Amino acid sequence: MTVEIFAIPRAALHEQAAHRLRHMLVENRIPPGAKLNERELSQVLNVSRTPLREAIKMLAAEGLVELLPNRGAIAVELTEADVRNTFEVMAGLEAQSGELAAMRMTDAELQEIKALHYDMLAAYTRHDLPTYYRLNASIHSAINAAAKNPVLTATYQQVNARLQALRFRSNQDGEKWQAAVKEHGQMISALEARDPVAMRAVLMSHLINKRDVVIEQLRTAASNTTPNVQA
Amino acid sequence: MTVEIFAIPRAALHEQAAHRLRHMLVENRIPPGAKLNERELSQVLNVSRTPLREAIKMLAAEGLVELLPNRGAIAVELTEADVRNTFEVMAGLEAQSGELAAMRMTDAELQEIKALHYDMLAAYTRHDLPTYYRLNASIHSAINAAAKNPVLTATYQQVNARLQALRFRSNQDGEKWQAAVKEHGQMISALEARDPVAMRAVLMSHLINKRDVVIEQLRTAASNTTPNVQA
DNA sequence: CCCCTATTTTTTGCATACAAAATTCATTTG
DNA sequence: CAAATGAATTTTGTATGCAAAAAATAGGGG
Repeated sequence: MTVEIFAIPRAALHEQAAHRLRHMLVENRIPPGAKLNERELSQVLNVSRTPLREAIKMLAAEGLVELLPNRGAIAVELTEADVRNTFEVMAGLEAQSGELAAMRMTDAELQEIKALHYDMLAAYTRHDLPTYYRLNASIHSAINAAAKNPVLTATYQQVNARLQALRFRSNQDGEKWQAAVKEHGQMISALEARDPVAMRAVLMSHLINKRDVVIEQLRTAASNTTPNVQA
Repeated sequence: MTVEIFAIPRAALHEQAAHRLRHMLVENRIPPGAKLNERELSQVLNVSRTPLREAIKMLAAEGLVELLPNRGAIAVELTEADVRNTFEVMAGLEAQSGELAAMRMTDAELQEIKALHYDMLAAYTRHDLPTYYRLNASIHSAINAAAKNPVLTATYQQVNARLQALRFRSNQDGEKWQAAVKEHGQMISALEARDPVAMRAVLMSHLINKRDVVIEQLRTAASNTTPNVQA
């Protein structure tokens, strides 16, 4: 009798490198616009330049990195227009996720989403921002999963990754935060009613508001860093 | 006075390789499931394995190729479920394109789309399938451009590329073809009325029908190639 | 003192070399 | 003869080497 030995198929080096690089970009360890020095990165990641370059090419196809001919790669730097456009696409993808989730989710999935929602309300009440963000992301991801479309999930995640680096600035003020929480309540209602149309509408406006918060903060951040003529 | 000399920056080898490989995959020159032999391909494309592998990694991130650990890459082979899911995402992206185009297109863009529509009607009337397909693609692409969102366009194209390989089988029958042409007429009406809601609705059902045509043909093709127990 | 140019240094892009894994093929054995 | 085993071959994955391009630096002239 032959026994299949799965000798811990440790990921290939280019996979590891891509994974870690992606993490560094999404977590802002490599800031937008920064050059990706191959020699430097290959030392940090403990791989040679060959698999590192393969990883960089993958991240370029994912839109996290920009390739400059004969000048290597830089972390993508989104203009305000880029952010608007990306949020617009995200809104469409989220709306569709919600729509499909309302139609396809199981009762168990609905209960889990509701549970996460209450956890999030707790974090909101405690003004625990990190926990709030984590639960918020979990809810959106649970809704996405309930849509039961792996292609949608993959597309969603790929586009969303480009916005993740902005997430850390989102230190939203009380009023906007309250509005976001209220919209989440409407989401739960729409899900309970299994109402796809309502879900689409709620998620659309939710994303539009999120976009406005981010854009506003981008602007104030820009006016702080850019020394304007304002003696 | 310094004059900028643009010394025809011929694309890097990995770019060329990616471009040509993408073409080969999309045009079915490399059929779904086929192995991508690196030595063989590097000879065909006249590049060494290093830039070729970088190109393959890009196509993997684009979803045109699947990476098998220690076993190289194969052209993606979509299951029926994959096709369904991909069309579902495409429907969402197309619907959004149409919606935004209805809101943002210029008069000139509308006129050009209408002109393409009449060209397509001519090709339909002549039963000129290749021309019909080309114009059909042009119309969808013009609508997408009129939405004025580069992120949406890029996402659309990336997802669409995965379905392109199926396109060649779509040898639709008369009735379905007629229905598709009718839907295109409704699109033009919705665009002229600049009615985003109507555009979304038309494009959604248009894509659903397209999906059904493709799935149906996938099934008949499968039952032809797979030797079933049907003496 | 700033700007322009020439030279050095660094960095990227590609090809090749080598090791490890998978595949193929031949051989043996029941 | 089929299945199993083991060696030869191919193929993938990674590292290294080298040439060309870009960036940095130094030098010189206006």
